[in-house]
Parts: sequence; C-alpha cells; structure tokens
Amino acid sequence: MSGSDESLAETFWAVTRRLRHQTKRALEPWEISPGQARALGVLMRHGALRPGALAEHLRIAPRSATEVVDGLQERGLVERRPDPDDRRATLVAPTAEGERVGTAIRQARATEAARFFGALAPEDRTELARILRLLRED
Amino acid sequence: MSGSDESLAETFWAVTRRLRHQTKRALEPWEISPGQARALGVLMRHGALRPGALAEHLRIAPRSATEVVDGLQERGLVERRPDPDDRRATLVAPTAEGERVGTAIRQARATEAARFFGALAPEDRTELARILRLLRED
DNA sequence: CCTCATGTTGAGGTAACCTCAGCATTGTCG
DNA sequence: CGACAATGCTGAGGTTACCTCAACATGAGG
Repeated sequence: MSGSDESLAETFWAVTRRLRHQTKRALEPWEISPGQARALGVLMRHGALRPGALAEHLRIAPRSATEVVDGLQERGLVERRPDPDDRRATLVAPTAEGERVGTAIRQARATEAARFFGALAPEDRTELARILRLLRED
Repeated sequence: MSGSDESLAETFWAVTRRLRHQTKRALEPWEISPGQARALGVLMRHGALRPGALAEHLRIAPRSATEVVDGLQERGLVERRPDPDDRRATLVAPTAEGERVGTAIRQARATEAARFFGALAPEDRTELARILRLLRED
C-alpha cells in the first residue's frame, strides 16, 4: 500500500520530467526562459501589474521579479511605466510585441499539451483531469 | 479540445508543485538536498558506482556528479575508494551511516507519498497509476 | 613506447533564486 | 501639519545547482 504509493509518486515524477522537457523545447523558438514565459503569461491574463504583485503571482521574492522584468524588458516584451496612483510604484505591462509573442507561446504550449496528452484516450484524459483536480488544492 | 489539454497541463503543474514542496519538506530532517537524496538513492539501488556512471543515472554532467559526491562525503554518507579494476577511476559507495539515512529517507518519502495520494479513493489511485504509466514512456 | 582515449577534478562561468540595505514616497497619528 | 513608520522598488552581494574547458593520471592499441 505505501509501496504502491511510492511507485505512484515515482511514476508521477517520470511523467513530470518528460512534460518539463517537452514544454522547455516548445519555448526554444522564442529563446525565452520558462520563468519569463510564466511571467509574461501572468501579465497577459492580469494586465499591467506592479513588480510586487507579479512576484506574488509567481511566488517568488519581490526582488526576483525585478530581474524577470529586466529580462523581458531587454527583449522588448514588456515595458515599465510609472503608476499614476503611487509615485513609488511602477507598472509592468506587455508591449504589442509582448502580446504577440505571448499568444504565440500560449498556442505553442497548447499544441504541445495536446500532443502530450493526446496519447491518451479521451475518457482517460477526462479521468486524469478529474483526479488531478482532487490533488490540486489551491 | 486543445484548450482543455492546456488546462490539463496547468492542473498537472499545480499538482507537481504541491508534491515537490511536500517531498522537500520530507527531506528537511536530514538537511540533505533533493539532488543529494536522489544520488544516495541511486547508490543504494546499484551499489558502488563511478562518479561518471552516477552522473548518467542522474542525467547530469560528470563534473557535477563530483560535487554531489563531495556533499554526501562531507556528511559522511558516502565514501570514495579506488576502483581496483582501473586506477584512474574511483568508486563511490554509501557508508553504513549512508545506508541508514538512505533507508530512513526512503521510508519518509513513502509515508509522504501515502499521505499525498491518500486523499484519493483507492480506485482513483489505481486509475491514476494506470493513466500515468501510459504517459511515462521510458 | 607513442599516441589516443578515458576518468576525475580544478578553475571559472551562468541562471535563477535569495536577503539586506538604501532611497523615494505615502499614510497615520499625536 | 510634522514626525515617523510602512510600502515599493532596486543595487549589492550571496547561494545553489548546474555547466564547459583544460589539466592530469592512467589505460589500451598499433
């Protein structure tokens, strides 16, 4: 019983590794790191955000968000502008190019996910989604 | 369809993150990093290994295996000894203490996995294991 | 025995995170 | 309304876990 749970965990990790490698490859055309892609996705979903709020979404320290934003800004994918409501703060928002790249990445990811999970029969996909939601908890 | 696959991937990542945090906490009592724990596990399964072979199992560069072994050796969990078959090479093997800690970690991990997946009904666990094996492929 | 391959490691680099301190601004309270 | 604590960002510098490249010792084949 505990032994089979351990092997379940092991299988889970093996699948995770495969999925991670695949999504990493999916990002290669844009030469963007997984962390940057994640940040860009958050910014596209939420619109302009302060670095601190972005950090919360990414669950990293505020200081680290500065670096992620620096990277995206260097590539011209986001821009910083002053927050009109608080002169201490900065707002980070995707540029037009950022929106373009962001949606392209979202599509590429969807394609990769479809390829990955497409190995399953439709009812297995549904079943997997249902069971994973039970384990998600947040 | 591709949209639901994308959210499936997203759910998968959420579960992965939760499992990762939990196993990391499970290792805290031994103050050992996940990488070191993984290496110790490999050494316990395979017996004495050369650093190069260990690197292959961990899928890291040979030079990086040196560092993992250094860390484990500092904590007295493994020892290096000359390979009798090849005087260029070194064999890395768990010490008695390493075996002790290694089995304790294995048990702690099994307990954590049981707790994590114990949230599921038994038939869901079986179903999850079956589906994940389909995605494993290695 | 000379050359080339192999096994390990020193030196040094990178990416992604961290903490801590400093600076500007804002909100609060006597 | 003025002092002062709280907030928001970022510079400086550290850590961890990886990497490559070159040096060194040893082994194997012509």
